[in-house]
Amino acid sequence: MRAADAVSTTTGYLLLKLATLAEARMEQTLRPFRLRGRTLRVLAFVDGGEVSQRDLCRQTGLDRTTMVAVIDELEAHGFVRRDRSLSDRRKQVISITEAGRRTLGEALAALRHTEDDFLAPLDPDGRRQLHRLLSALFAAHDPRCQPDEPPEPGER
Amino acid sequence: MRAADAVSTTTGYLLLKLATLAEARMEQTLRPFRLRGRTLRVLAFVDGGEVSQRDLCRQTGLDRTTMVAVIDELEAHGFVRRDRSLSDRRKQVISITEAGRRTLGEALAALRHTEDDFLAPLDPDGRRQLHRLLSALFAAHDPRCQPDEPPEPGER
DNA sequence: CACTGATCGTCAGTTAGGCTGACGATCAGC
DNA sequence: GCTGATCGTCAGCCTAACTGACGATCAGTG
Repeated sequence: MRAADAVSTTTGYLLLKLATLAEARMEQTLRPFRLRGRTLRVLAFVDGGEVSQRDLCRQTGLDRTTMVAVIDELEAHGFVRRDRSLSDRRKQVISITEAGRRTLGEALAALRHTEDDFLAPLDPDGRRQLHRLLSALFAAHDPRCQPDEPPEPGER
Repeated sequence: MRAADAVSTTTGYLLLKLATLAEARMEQTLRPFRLRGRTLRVLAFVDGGEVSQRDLCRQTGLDRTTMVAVIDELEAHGFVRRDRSLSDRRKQVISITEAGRRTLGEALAALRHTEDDFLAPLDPDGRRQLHRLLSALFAAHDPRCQPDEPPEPGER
């Protein structure tokens, strides 16, 4: 077996390539809605209720300065509103607008359709299997539910 | 179900996140070998025999100017050699060096180890299933074996 | 009350990645 | 010998993302 094939048939490489392909389709699907992967994701979190930008950073893992740009973009399209918090005037209260909620719903529906399309080559059972396996693997690697050993006293 | 969860539990999102995690580990594994994902991949193709940079572009899908940088990097570390082709003096003949071949072998072995580690949360059967499903999905979406409809006469 | 340290959002500046366009050198066909 | 195409190279641009600094604000202290 050639070395090039040894790389190309790796599970990790397949994962990477498929993710790239899927991402491109997702971005393409979102374009008509004036959304991108990250902005949709943030918008979905805003839909949960009023939050500060800092909250969104913690929830999405995005950088604080990147979040400024994402909110700017969402605000420019009228999907969210920025208001100073009354209780803590350092914070911005981000809330979803009616247009934002509607667009979010439509975008999610379109995204589901695109994903179905992308997974169509697999039979329904295969799709379930894939989702199950990816979920299990993700849960095992997700830093938020890392089964980290009890912190040692001398550790920093 | 909250909109945020509707996004996070998507197969496409899981794919993307897992690919990101896997890629980070791969890059980390390759660092001691002075290789990166792309450079390793190119090196693997060079190992197949003497090729021109253009050939490598076609095989890997990288841009021609990006390839210059990749070869530069590989050459700087002594993994490949650049020679003018005798039959076509426009072309550079890229050939792997002894150090390149040795490093490639070691890096591939390390990569296999990292991947096993990454997939460890799944049982052996689950790992096989995952690889099978990803392979099938990739084959269906790979542009190189696209089952494109016969080109219509009036099409451009 | 003033003072100190921390937090939040913002912006400027830097870095890295990749691409476009142009170039010289070379080839193939006429 | 011309003409058009190909190969590798480089300069320049664009995007994404992060670092560091900043003003505004808060909480806690004396």
